[in-house]
Amino acid sequence: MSIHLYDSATREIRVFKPLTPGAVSIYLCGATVQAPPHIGHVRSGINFDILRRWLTHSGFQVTFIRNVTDIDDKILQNALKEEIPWWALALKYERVFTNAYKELNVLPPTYEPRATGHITQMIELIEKLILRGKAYAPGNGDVYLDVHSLDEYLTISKQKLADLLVSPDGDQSFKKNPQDFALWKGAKSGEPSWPTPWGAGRPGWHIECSAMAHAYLGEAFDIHGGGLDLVFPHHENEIAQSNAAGYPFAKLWMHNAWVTTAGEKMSKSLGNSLRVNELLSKVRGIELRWYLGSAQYRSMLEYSPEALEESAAGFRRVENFLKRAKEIIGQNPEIKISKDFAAAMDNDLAVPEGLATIAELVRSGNAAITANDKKTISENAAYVRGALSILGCDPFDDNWVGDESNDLTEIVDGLVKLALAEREEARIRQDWQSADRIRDAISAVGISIEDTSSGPRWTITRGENR
RNA sequence: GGUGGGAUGGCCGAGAGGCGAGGCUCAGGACUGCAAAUCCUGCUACACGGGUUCAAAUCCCGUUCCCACCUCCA
Repeated sequence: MSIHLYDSATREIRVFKPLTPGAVSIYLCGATVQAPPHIGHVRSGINFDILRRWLTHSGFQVTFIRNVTDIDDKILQNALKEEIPWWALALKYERVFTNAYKELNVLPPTYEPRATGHITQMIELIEKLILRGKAYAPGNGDVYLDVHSLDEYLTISKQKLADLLVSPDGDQSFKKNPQDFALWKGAKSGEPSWPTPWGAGRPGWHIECSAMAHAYLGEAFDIHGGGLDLVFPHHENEIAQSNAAGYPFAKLWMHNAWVTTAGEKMSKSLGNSLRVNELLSKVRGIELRWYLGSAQYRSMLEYSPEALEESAAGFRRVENFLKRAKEIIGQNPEIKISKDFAAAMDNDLAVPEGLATIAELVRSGNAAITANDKKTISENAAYVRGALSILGCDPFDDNWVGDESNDLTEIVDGLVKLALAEREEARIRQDWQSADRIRDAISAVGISIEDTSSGPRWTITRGENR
């Protein structure tokens, strides 16, 4: 059994073999911290978090780098709008992102480098590129990569240089060729800048990732990830810069698809993006994560409020089984990975197929609860919990347990039991009216009552819209 | 113009030549004082037109429609 992954570069699924046996190095293009995250951003984080958890489970030592881009055109623009310094804006949104990742149980990366902390590495890389005759500084403070000097270009988007539409930004007077792209941008007045051999300026968009991947993962590493929209130009240009410097760079490219609404990509410019915070007021973090992680990472995920609610309800069914299993076996279920789930994950992270195995375990597990078959209950619960732990949705994970305000649970339990005792008395009298009145009163505050063979059981429902 | 992705039952969503993924909804049943939860049964779909094959949702040819990238994007 071995992990198979789809490589965007070769466009085929291949057996994954790391450069160093037993270890995997991953670089994921993280956020440009210019605004709060929408669910598309965190889908990427979740997809690669699942990859990371699966690789770790499979016995690999994973080094996971996810950068923060904290200097860029939009950051400068938005800082002007918000009337705060650009660095304050960047840090503000970096914290919002960090918080969103935490609320969705996305593990912190091994290291999370910021672009502005690696100016030195970028300058070194650019100098190397100039020395090798792959880049040029025309004297206006900019430095461009000479794409015609490359042995190869556009290898993963499979486009031809001549077919590209020329960007309409006009400012091409210093370029040898319109397709050349900026490694470094000369400072305009009022903009932040760093001193360089070519004058004061700031980084181009792509150079940071080449520099940071090199700094933390070396000249070659296993997996480079990001959203599908980064294939061109961002990743092509990263490859161009790194290869031109003599680095083999990434061995495998993985790209997650988007979250769409009404068939259209969620994007800032369209204004149809859904903020993470917005949705966290509708469903719990664990439910949002379950939803965003439920589609295969290369499939578009079509968002609708109904789809989210349906998915959340589906998760609650799974969660409910685990909690009932815990009550019966008297402790948290073990964490085990079933063969079927493993086979699904090994197949390019086929989460939907994995979900089907969970559904079957929950169904037969519930039947086992009815039959009071403890062996099957604990076995199924262990496999379900194992699968959920890979998906980052294990309800017994410390990250989520805080959600439950556990310290209050016992107090509530005492109160609810008082009321239930009264209801039981009414039921013995066959005074259904009183019994139902008590049940209705309890459910009105967001606690639902189920009569089971072993007596009444209560759970917090939080109402429809939380 | 170039490069990709897609169209699957009421809905969501997998699969990728034969053996009905799965979920949700709905209908019926079991359990229940009634609910809720749970279980059981039912609902034979793959954009369109050709073709290949013993066999096609899956392969080939053609057509229609949708989305995206080539400017900032996860």
